[in-house]
Amino acid sequence: MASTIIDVAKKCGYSKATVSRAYTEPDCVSEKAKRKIYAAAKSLNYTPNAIARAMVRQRTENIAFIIHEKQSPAILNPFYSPILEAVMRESARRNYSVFVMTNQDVQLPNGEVYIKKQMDGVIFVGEASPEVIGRLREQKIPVVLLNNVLDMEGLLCITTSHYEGAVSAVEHLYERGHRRIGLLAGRFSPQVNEARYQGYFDTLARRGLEANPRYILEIEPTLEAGEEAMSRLLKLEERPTAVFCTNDTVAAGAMKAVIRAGLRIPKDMAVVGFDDSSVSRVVEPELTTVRIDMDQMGRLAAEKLFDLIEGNPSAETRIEIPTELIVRRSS
Amino acid sequence: MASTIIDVAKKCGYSKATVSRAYTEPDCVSEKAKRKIYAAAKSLNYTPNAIARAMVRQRTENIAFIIHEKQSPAILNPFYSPILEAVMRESARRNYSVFVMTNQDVQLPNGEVYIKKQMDGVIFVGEASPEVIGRLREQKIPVVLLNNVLDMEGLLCITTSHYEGAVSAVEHLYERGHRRIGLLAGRFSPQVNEARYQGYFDTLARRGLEANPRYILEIEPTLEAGEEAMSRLLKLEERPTAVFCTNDTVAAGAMKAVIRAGLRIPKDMAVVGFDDSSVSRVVEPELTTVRIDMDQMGRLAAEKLFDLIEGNPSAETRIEIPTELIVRRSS
DNA sequence: CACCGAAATGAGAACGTTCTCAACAGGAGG
DNA sequence: CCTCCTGTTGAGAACGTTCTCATTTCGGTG
Repeated sequence: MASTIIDVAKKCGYSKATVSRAYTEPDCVSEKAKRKIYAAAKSLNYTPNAIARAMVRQRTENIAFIIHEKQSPAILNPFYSPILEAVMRESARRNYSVFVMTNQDVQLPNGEVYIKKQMDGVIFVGEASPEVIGRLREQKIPVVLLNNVLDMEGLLCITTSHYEGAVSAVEHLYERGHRRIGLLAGRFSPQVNEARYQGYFDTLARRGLEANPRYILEIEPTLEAGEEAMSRLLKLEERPTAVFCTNDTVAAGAMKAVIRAGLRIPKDMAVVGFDDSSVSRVVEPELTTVRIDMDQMGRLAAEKLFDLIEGNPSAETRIEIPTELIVRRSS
Repeated sequence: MASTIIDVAKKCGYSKATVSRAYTEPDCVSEKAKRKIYAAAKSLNYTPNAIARAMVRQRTENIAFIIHEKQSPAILNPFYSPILEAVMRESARRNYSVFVMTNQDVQLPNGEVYIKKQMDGVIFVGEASPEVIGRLREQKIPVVLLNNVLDMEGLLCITTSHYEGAVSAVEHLYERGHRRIGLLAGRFSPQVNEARYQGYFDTLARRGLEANPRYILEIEPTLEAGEEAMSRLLKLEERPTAVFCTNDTVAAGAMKAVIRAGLRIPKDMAVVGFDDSSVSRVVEPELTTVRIDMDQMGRLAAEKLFDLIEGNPSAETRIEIPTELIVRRSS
């Protein structure tokens, strides 16, 4: 029912080629023609059909933002939202649209890879299957991996300095005089876990402190798990005086346990988080945390993806965005 | 470069029509043919081209989820995330993909409406321009409006019972013995504001309480604004003993001000929020709030939209999802 | 006024599917 | 053995653009 370029062409007396040009390369069309064409288009309520355009151009100007389903209870947790937001902003600037998908949208129940839609590029964030990525790249679809590292020829991975971030957090606690420092480690991807874990360990070691295995709990990265873990720490006969949590949500849960136990933060227990997600400012006292610049991550991922789409492969295959310790009142 | 249906047809010796059928209506193709076709497809790495399919079918199996840019500082705030999640889940079930967009993606800087992409349907959430909706519907694209009401012929609007929710919140505070009840009203769309506002007023009136204008503050719906507003309330010589906040984020901000002032929640100041967003469980004590079933909202919006797309218009034009008061420890 | 080059326009193939319609194969029934 | 019906298959148009190449128009120059 919608009017097509041919209707417009008929109405204004030009050929469809010229009408097409009026939209895609207006400089090559005379003023007179443009006036007539736009007028005709307006009266016919014409909008160029993106599908037909994509068909011939072999380019949809769509990208996909793919999150792994198991990433978190809520698909769009406070961590990924700002990243998606940055990706959307950057995409809008470049006239791209973005699909938000789960790994499931790209993988059949039987495990087979199946890419439903044509897209010019894909950003995976967090966990991602090498098989899916491989399949995508076989089809010459550019891929950028965010917040994760996979060893694939020429695959651009953007991460943050998890290790250095953890070091700065623990160092900070040490400097504030803490000697019994716990670790609530959320379960993320192996890379992330190991790096943050190692940062904690190395810092203790460098400061001549012994890591107390009873102070170290590996848990799901949820509010509830953080709360539960902290209550366990609080029950120890010699409890830690500070904990480093590997994300803000866990830290918020930990704070709740402390407050419920009638203890003071940071006097009785200092808490440091990781991410600087929106959660860190919701809690009272506000959370000291290791800031990840999610806006930059998202923007960079989008930029690099667009470069790839436009055929400008970047030489670099790893980008590590520095973290920054944000000291607030919880420590 | 990617292989097409013709390559597969050549390789397996069947016509492209039969190959096409093997994917779209497998029941009409013999077992032998299917075996050969799938084998050929696999060896050629063939995937049906969604663009070409959309071209002839006049159907993309894409929908758009459009949020107004000014809705909040973060595009994907804790309120909209669960809704989007539900929409995505429902879409996946029906084999649709979802674009996440801003109003800007659909509106030129000069205010003109411009729908970049072909989509089978659109869900607007929150603020939405009647002009854009009108334009979409002119083009026979089904639209569902979420969390807002617009008076347009046959437009399906899904909202929650803001009024009843507000009543239940204030009623609850009254029953707990509060007589000086403040209102921190975030600025949302007129409908929402008015309904929640009115619920507050009517309840006070019904209970024979006088609304004290000094207890009523209209503010931006942000954490900071909530905090700032509460500190103002705390400075009053006769301060309220409870506040009803028209969203959880504002409530969280208010709680922070209370705690900072060294007062106790709920003993010195009870706080009730609205939404039951993720924030309500992050704060300590956990927030009493009016629950909106966002999962149901999202699911319903998607379901109704798919019905419309499939040509089954629903008779109803307004759906109001009931709220539920969730009593936690902040009141 | 003829000529030239540049700018503007037009004709028509191509993009990769689906779908309609027709043709064909093969088995059942007379 | 012929006819009819059903289940499979194939040919080719159609979907709405863009893009290449050829043609026309036009303004300026000698």
